Amino acid sequence: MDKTFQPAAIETRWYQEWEASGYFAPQGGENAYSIMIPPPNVTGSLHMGHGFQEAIMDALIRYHRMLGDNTLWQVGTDHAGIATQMVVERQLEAQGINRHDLGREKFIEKVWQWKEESGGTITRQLRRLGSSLDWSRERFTMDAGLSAAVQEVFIRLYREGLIYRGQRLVNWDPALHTAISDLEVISEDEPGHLWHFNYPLAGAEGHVTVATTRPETMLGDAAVAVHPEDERFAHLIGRMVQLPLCDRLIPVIADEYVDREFGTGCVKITPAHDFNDYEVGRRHGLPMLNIFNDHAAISDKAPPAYRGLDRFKARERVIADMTALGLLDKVDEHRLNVPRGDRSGVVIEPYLTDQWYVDARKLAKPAIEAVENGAIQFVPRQWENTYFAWMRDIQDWCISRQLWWGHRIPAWYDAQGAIYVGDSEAAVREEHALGKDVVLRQDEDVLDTWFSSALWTFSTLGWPAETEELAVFHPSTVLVTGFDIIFFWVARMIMMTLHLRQEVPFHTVYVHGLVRDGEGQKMSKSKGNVIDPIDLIDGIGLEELIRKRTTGLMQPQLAAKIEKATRRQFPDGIAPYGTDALRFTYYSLASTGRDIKFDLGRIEGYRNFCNKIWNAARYVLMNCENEDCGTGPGSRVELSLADRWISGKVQETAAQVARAIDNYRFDLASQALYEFIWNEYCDWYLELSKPILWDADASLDAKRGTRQTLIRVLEIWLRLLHPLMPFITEEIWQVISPLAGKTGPTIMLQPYPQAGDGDIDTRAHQDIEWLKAVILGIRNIRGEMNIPPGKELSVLLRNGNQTDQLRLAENSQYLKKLAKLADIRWLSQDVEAPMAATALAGELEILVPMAGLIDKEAENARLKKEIGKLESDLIRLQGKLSNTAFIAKAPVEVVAKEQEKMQAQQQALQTLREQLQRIQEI
RNA sequence: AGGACUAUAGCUCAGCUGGUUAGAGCGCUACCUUGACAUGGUAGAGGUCCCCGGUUCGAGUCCGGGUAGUCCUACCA
Repeated sequence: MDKTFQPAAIETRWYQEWEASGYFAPQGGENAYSIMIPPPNVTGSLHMGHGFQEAIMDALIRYHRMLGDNTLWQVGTDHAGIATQMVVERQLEAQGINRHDLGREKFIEKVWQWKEESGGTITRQLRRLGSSLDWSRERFTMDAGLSAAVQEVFIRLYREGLIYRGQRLVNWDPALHTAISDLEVISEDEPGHLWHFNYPLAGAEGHVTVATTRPETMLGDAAVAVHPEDERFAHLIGRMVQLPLCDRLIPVIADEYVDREFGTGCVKITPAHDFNDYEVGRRHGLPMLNIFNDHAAISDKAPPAYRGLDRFKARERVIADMTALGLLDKVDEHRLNVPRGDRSGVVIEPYLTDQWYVDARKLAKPAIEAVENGAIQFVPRQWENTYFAWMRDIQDWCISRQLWWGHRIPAWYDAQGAIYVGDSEAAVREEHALGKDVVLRQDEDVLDTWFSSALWTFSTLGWPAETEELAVFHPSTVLVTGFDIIFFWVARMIMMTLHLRQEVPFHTVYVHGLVRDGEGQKMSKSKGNVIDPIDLIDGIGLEELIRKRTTGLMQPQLAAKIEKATRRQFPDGIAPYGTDALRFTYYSLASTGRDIKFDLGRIEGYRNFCNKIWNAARYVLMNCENEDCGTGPGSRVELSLADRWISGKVQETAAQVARAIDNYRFDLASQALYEFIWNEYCDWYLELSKPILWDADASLDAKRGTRQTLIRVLEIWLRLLHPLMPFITEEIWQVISPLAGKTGPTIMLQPYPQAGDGDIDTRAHQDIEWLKAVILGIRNIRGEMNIPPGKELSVLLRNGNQTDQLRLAENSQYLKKLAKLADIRWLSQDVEAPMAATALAGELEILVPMAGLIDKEAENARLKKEIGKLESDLIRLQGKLSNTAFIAKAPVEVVAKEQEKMQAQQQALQTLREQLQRIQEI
């Protein structure tokens, strides 16, 4: 074994071995445990959020696999309609063509090509993380099977009246030329203006003044609205105004929607271009005048002067023309929320079109109940509120997209516009007995990507066929996901699955936080603060990192700033930390209900932890290889105090880890393992093994006992740790497991250690705590007195009870070795103590004689510090115990405990004071 | 506007159903190349638990009200 742990040397090798051996596939077992991976974009690449999420899922999967559950981690990718189509369109753009030049069929071919080309990236990266996904069942949302499921669902829901086609105002993306759902619109506060326009009254003097943030929409105005109880305008209701620039008359109407306080109290109503106005228009039977085309340029419905103008150009023109007419009253600065497409970034236009919708309200009801009655539980709980709030006010879901890449809608239209929904054109013709003379045209649109994602938990298992996999693995056990897709995905999965299968898609939803950078900023390409998890595993040079962060920017002018920040933050690039360290970092930060800031210091610490593990194993191997480890049958062993103690400790740790993982507290699991391995096993147990292994006088039974315990406990905690750190544990386990008498091809399929109380030796625990206290006392004196570490000391103990004396007799070997002592003896009470530095372990007094060693002033100061601490503590305790209310009302155990504490403190204080006095008398 | 979450050491975070001397890692200080490990060891410094009230014998922990930050949802043209 190398002196330092080299992750790169082992990770890929082990992953290939595991995969080739089929260990990731379900291994049978009574209890099924399944997780469906949130399918990443097939042409995407891994980011920190994936890394975090996969790490959590893999820990759960490996844990349950080792528990003997029939464990399936379903893998697959998503076709990601808009995102993928955009990438390919950009590629075409670089060649100076667009998708229409190619035509639909050729274009889709191109996209498939791109999928084949780049589709391996994300799956390769998932492998690098050690994710034990069942690759033999990999699925893609546009596979034949899944596509058939999508079509089946569409047809069923259509026939049940839960999918319908309708003309509504949708969120229109003028750059992508498609409708998008409410969820794909991001509204942000932006600076803008509020223009005040005067609309002249028809057939009379005077005017009404309306305020608008979007002057160009006035070309589509259908009315001016005032509040029905607004006295200022009551006399205008029912009258007509002259719509400037358009030569039309529009009515003044009364509607409660109007806020009297805002603007002028008069609102121009543009039913075809504003969601609120649309509702007002419907209430009042106003005409819906669509003044835009698909590109959001002015259409032929508007006056000729504006036709063909882009919406922003049209805005300038309208303002100029209104100003020229003297109808611009004033312009105010105004902040407003601007809706933008989450993909394209352009301003979204409310736009009147025919689209397909899912009647979400009906589907939502059982989905709400499933969470209310606990059939599905969110972890942490508070996300249920978010879910309820959205579900109880759910809007119909617009599922058609004017794209080419996706599941085409199985609907056909005849010349009259009648709709036929079915499996294929032939099926539709047959079903409706349509003659050859009837010309059918298939709907051009495809379905929202999330439509197929919503079926993910069961479509991947072979639905609509009732497969065995469905029977065994559905509902899945837990969904691991980020809160950002609760609405997009989680809610829709629940609705669809309940409706189509009358069962929940999963029992638990574990919602994790967002991974942010060290400053708490969201990681994004445009901010240039993205860290690629693979770069943390393999390392990356500074120049390469800068290149990655500054190429392909939407705003190239940011490159210099990004470069500067990167140079400052990573002056030496990023060191290679390995997968296990990265994963452990994720776990350590994965407490519930908060985002995580990714701190490089942390991963470095866990890289060191890997090295610690590595070297602990080296030590064990060094002492056990080719030695009698007492694993043979009938082998005689004698277990030392330390052996018995560490055997109990590892059991306690097993219990803690199991409880933590069962509660999705990976931070607590990782912490328990870290503390046990480093602070107990390495710091104490390995040190305590040395006096026995290196003692020529120690019995063979004792040596066997210690070797057996060294190897046995190591083997146990490797298994405990394996779900979190798969690679290093496998590498070491392969070498040491034979010494522990274990057989098996891989640690992956070994049983997960179960805590058993039988192994916990309370007496040994107390003895070791005593031992630690004495050693710490001596080390403290050594450290504070600046006694050279190499200097062997003679130490005296006194003032303890019989147990202390017994413990001294039993443990002097340990004490000598660990505290570097020449000698340690009991000093009887009647003998005058030499001048010495003193420490306390409970009542036991530890004396380090001063002769030639101890600086009087230093000891003076040290004692005073200790006394000061005790005194302030005592004051607090005395105050508490002299409070009659406390004595009367607190539980007796608490009072007794405090009293005991006070007595101990008083005794300690007295001892130290005496000691101080003697020091000062010298 | 409504809602959620967060506030604990210089930094990143634990602290479970109220009772410890409030913890860990990183960083910092001093000493140490001792035969697993300098990606190490030993010792140490460092906290008004955001503020104000309340409940309680007792509050970092529970309740109310603030302040600051993050986010979500819905939005006034």
